[in-house]
Amino acid sequence: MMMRSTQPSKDKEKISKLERACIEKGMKMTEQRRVIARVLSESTDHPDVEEVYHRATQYDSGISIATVYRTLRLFDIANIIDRHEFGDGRARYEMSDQVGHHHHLIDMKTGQVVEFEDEKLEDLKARIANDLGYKLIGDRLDLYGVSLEDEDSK
Amino acid sequence: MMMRSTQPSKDKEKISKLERACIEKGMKMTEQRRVIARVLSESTDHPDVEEVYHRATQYDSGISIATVYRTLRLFDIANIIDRHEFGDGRARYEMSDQVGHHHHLIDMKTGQVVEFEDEKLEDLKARIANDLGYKLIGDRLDLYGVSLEDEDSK
DNA sequence: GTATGTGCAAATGATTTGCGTGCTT
DNA sequence: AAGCACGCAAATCATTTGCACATAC
Repeated sequence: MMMRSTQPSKDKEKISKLERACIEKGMKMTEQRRVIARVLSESTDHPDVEEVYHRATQYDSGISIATVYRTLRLFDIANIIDRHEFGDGRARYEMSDQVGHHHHLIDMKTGQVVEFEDEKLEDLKARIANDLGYKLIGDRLDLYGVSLEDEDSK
Repeated sequence: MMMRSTQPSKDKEKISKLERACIEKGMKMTEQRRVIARVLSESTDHPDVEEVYHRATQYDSGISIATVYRTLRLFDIANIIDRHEFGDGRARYEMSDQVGHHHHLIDMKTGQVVEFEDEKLEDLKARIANDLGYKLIGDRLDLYGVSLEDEDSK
């Protein structure tokens, strides 16, 4: 099981979205960075470091987990990926939104993560920050909930 | 610098809000738990474990940091305090809201934390969760911003 | 060629836990 | 009296880093 390609899927040779972003930022592109960029570009979930390492291993079996840590931090600082902490101790990553801005709802029973986007919410956050005398630069919002079905059946 | 009493401040002997909450939950009350409960009841900021430990030390110099960790976790699970992670590696704590629900805006230049509450925001979060098929149980929202003054002067 | 990245293993830093003893109910 | 809670120090877990070698530009 390894189906996480969003794109037409035989682009083994194509430059991934994230690799392109790296190049635009002028990063020195190593094989390892290319692989990690590809892994994240192809992921539609929120893998933790260990999982990114595991997936990267399939393209480059010699890659070190230290490099994965270093590269994820680099990408995070460069703002091309987002780091999350959903409550379990480790950090999880995903490619940054190309457009718009999404948040997460975590199913408290299953741990499943649902993504959502809401323009009213974006406006409201900016307005709140502004009212407090701040320009909103970043934010994090995680909702935790239980499925209405589960709830009903109780 | 050690000014964190919100109440009339000579209630050394009074039962703190959090101690009362503990009692209501049927917890076994030890001197250490009483002290930690008092420290958090008197705090108006978001101390990390080390700081709670430091403040607790002034009431009970023999308290162990392991106990502080254990007690904070206990209180967190019992829902009488809230745990936060504002980006620096360590967890920060504060007494849970008695009424309403507030969030935080972190000043990216100074690290200062501003609290705010917004009813529209509460409604919107609940509505979003509901639209996704979930009942909202909990949530975390942190805004990161820079002061409009600092911004202007650039 | 030179600065920078990588692998490995050891170091860190926050938090947790096993154990023997002490305190709360 | 019996069961937790505590203090202490050792253990864990995720993440970082020093060092010698390899690689991108």
